[in-house]
Amino acid sequence: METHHEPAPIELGMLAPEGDLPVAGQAPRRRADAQRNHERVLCTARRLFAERGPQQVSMDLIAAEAGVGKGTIFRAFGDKSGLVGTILGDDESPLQDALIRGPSPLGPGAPPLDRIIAFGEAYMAFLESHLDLLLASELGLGVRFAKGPFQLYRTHVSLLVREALGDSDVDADYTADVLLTPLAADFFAYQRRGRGRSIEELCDAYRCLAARVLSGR
Amino acid sequence: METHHEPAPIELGMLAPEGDLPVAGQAPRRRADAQRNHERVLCTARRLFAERGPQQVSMDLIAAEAGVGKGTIFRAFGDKSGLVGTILGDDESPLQDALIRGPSPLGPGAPPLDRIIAFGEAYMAFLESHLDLLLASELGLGVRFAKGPFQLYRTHVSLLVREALGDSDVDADYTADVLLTPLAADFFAYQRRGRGRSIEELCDAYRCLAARVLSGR
DNA sequence: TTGACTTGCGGACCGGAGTCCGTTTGGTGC
DNA sequence: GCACCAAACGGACTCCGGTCCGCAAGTCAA
Repeated sequence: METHHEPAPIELGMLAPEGDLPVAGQAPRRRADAQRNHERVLCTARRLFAERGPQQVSMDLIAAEAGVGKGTIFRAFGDKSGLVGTILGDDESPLQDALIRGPSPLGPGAPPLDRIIAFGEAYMAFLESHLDLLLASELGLGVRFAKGPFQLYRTHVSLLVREALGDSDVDADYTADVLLTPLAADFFAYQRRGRGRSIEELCDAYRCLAARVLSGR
Repeated sequence: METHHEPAPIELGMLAPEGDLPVAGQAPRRRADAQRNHERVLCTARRLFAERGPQQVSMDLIAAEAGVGKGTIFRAFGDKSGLVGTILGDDESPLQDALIRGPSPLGPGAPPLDRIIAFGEAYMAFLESHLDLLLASELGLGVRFAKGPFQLYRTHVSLLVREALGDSDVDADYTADVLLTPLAADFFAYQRRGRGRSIEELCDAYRCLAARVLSGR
């Protein structure tokens, strides 16, 4: 796995192809101890999050267990949601890859509605398995929308919406945002836990929703 | 103005018609000093929130300015979002009233799609004027869905969706939830501030969305 | 090696939310 | 008026996320 970002904290872009150096030329190289700490923290955090849930794990605890100072974690990941986001990012990239290069209907080739539905279902599977982490990574208000992965999904769905609706005068960007909200962690958590919906129900409902929303006009 | 709730904190139901006593019979009466403090806090908080925005106002500051102890505020309102919610609740009740008893198309009488659109537009006006408070009241993750006012809106829209779709096998509750998400504070804030959309654009887009989502089948 | 330079370290520190509990005070029956 | 008691008070305290900055350690040129 490529490790990300060096200078300022706050990252998890995912959009950049690979490598972890800014442009070309001479790489700013990352110091050996930094690299080691980065991995230690990530590994410790993964374990603790899995053991007791992200809400129950304080940054102090992660620092102590990983044997590093608190400042080190914050320099490397910006803040708690950055740390969670980095962990999520690793698990999320196969999906992102499948969207771009994978087989139909998730990848290119299928009609847009089918692709949107395939994406919705695939993402819901991801939601189901990473719900607590996702909830923890969206702590800030409205911050979700500014996050790296969201941009990719937004672009993806927006393109598909445009393709599906042709040159209708429907607002494609807005439609894409609306189609993404049922895939937001808090919405999904409410449906699953608050209202006791099953994943099958939610997939059905999403399929039906997408079809109606994209019914040309 | 009627003041709400007494025993436990956490309230802002708004659903109960009036008065602030549970049922009938002997009211548990609220002590005079409690009543006075309640009003002082509310009044001070309103002022400070308006002056510098809810994010910039700490509970300590409110307590100090209102001349009460911090514990007093937390006992009365549960937590910061409860305090914000109470303030919002006061401003929100005219809208809630209009939904139930007001003139068409907001109130009863108009076709369901028209009523949903009217609600959307009215609520967006409220969003526009109370955005920072609303953002502050949704701090917890997914807590929004559990909040008092949301239940009312959910029921309202859900009923209208059912009416609009007749006995189609579309999931009305889910559809209602989806129609409510563009009215969530974070979504709205993202559109307005992050993407620079105007209220008119958002109203248009919402109208169009509602029409497509409710296009019978 | 060694020295100069720079990157990264880490824990003391800060501010804010929310809790706890000993103390005060308003209501009520006498 | 007085005594009693529950309701309410309020500020010290805890916990946690996040910052700061003096210091240690890695890197590189000579």
